Amino acid sequence: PAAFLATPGEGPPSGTVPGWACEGPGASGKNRRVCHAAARLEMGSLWEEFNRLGTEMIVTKAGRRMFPTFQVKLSGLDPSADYVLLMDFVPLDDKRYRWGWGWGGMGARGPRPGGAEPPPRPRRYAFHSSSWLVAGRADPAAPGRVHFHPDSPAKGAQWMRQIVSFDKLKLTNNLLDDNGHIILNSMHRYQPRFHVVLVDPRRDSERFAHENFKSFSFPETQFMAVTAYQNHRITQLKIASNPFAKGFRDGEPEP
Amino acid sequence: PAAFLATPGEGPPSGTVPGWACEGPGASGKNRRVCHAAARLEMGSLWEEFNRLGTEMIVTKAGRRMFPTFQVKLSGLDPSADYVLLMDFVPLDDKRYRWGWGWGGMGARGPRPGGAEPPPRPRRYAFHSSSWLVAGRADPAAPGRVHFHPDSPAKGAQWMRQIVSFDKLKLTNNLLDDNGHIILNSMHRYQPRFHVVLVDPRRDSERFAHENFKSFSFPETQFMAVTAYQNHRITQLKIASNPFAKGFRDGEPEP
DNA sequence: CGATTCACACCTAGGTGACAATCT
DNA sequence: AGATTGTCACCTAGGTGTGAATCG
Repeated sequence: PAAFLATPGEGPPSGTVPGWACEGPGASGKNRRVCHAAARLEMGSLWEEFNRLGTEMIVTKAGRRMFPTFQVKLSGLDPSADYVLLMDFVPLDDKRYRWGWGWGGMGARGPRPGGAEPPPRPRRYAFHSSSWLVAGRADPAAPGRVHFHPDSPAKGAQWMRQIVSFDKLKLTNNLLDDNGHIILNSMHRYQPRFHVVLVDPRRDSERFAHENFKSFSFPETQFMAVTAYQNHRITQLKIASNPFAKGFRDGEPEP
Repeated sequence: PAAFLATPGEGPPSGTVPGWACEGPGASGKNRRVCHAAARLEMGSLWEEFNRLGTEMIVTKAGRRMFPTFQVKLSGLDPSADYVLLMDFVPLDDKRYRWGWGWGGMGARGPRPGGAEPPPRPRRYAFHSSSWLVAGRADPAAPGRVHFHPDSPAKGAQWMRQIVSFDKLKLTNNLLDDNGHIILNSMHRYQPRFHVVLVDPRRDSERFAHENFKSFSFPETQFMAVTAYQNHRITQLKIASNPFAKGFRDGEPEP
């Protein structure tokens, strides 16, 4: 799909709003069966907690799931129409990064602009002052794959019935992957993107393709692809919040 | 669906046979997109091995999977048409059974006709001479539920691509079950039945419902529903062939 | 007394980060 | 030296029959 980004969290609130004309930014020229579509990101506070530290996602040759899992609650679909749900991943910039020492003061969140090397720092400060640094221009873009939700296609009523979870989606750094996984470049930043596509029963529906889908990007889900965790705080938060990593927890404060 | 039983293993062999007229027993009056459908039972030799001993399937309150799992290889579908696949279970008679001593000579397979009590036997013969005896008329029939294959609906091409497995299907004896499981009466005999239903895009498609499906019954998959295994040979064969029961195996002769 | 239920040990199947080894 | 790979112990999640307890 073309790179149209709807404004997440904006637009009509949850639930269909009868009589609404599909106008305003991102809605014009859309089929009436998709223009009212709304998506609410689940586990938003967890995503934000990761995002404050600078989310990292592991990529492996065999494919690794995301954590947190990308899941949304949908509303505003036509209950009796067929939809395909899918995800893709957009490079956030054309840079390559590395984890290392910096001048401090900026925190771990955004990457520091510019690419000059910082001076070495006393060892005792190394941990807290480490951050993501630009290491050059991006590597050649990986094959731009998409991941279809395995329940696709399905009726709007079915998609809205419960939370839609993309827990089968896996990330890989293997450019020759033939398992259908999403291929990403390690040490590059990405923005997950979610698409609702109306299955158009009309003949020549290709000619209406541009108006038959609606896309959602949630900034708090952006991440750095890595082959091994760099920020130790990210590791600790993953261990604390991912049930499959329970084996690495120390004391258990509260359920 | 109505109780039409196709002859399993008969009809056109694997693969679509272009130009075939849909005639002969079980094919007349059927839509041309279903009349060529053929289903081959997978793991046939395992099913037959169980059937020779008298297959038993456990039913529990929470729901129990079948073993062997009912799986088929489909052919003869229209690759571009939509189909729904489903299963139901037909009582094989209107009798209730119990496991106990018999006169011997008949083997463990079929239930003994008549209901008179056999005389007691020496203890050392009890095991080999036990068999299923009629214990009276059937209990009131359980709610007649069906199990839709979770991938339904899907294109004929998708269904024919690989083996279709009903491993999510569960059997229960709880008449008030609200998990959508198949409800069966314990100590009653059943015949699993498999249905291929064409999704008819025509309006008023209900009026064509009788010609839009084709059904398959494989006699070697019939079984007795039980809450605990009665025939010790069945228990041993389950343990020997079900990977999840590996913990109960003694010596491992061969892979 | 036969039929059913339940907690349990023991599996399959697969998702974690740690860590040592290896690659570039 | 930094990035990547592969193996591993340790989890989650859930499918087995067992055998004691309970039901009717």
